[in-house]
Amino acid sequence: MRITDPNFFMVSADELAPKILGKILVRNINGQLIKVKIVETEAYDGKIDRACHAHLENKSRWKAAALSNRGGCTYIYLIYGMYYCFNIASSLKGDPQGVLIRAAEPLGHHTIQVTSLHDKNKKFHYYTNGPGKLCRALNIDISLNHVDLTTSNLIYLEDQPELSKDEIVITKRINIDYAGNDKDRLWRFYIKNNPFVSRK
DNA sequence: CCTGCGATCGTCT
DNA sequence: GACGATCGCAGGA
Repeated sequence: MRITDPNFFMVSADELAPKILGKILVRNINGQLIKVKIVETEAYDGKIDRACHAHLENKSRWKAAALSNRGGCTYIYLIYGMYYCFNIASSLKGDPQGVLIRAAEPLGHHTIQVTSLHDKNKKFHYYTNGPGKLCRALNIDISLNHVDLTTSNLIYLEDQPELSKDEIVITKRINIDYAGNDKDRLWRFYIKNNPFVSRK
């Protein structure tokens, strides 16, 4: 069942991040539905978190605006000039929080296509086990910024049973050493023993 | 296992 | 002019 209730996303980022583990991310590319299972996420909170692009010290207007959207809207940005990262805004409109989708498990036929086209070593999870690679695999770019996941035909989530606590690993976030004490927040969540997670 | 580095470009200083 | 919520590769322990 597709998630169409905005209330699902209108919780704090550190609550939403583990909540969407195991959910199905659906991407419609010219009518072909690509489905992946979300296996790794990180929470960011502009009010208190120096790692967040919407923090007061980060003066990026448009990034803060995207994260300030109502929960369930997308926030997508270009990183290092060559990769996009896909986020879901959380909480209420005006509260700049969001969840970075760091990795996913490919489901179904598309997996095979990706493998045969690109992967010399036949490791078919190769293209979704990191935030940049995931966007490349799902053809996610800046044109999908500000999209409402509860109404869009291009990208949305499907519900799945909630995972139990002992199926989820909680760690510090990746590559935010510039963020001072906030780098130590335990705001990264991934599915235990899942081979598609970007890093142990 | 680990560390270092280049690619590449929109945004901010 | 500097830098980044990344990635793949090279080289050393």
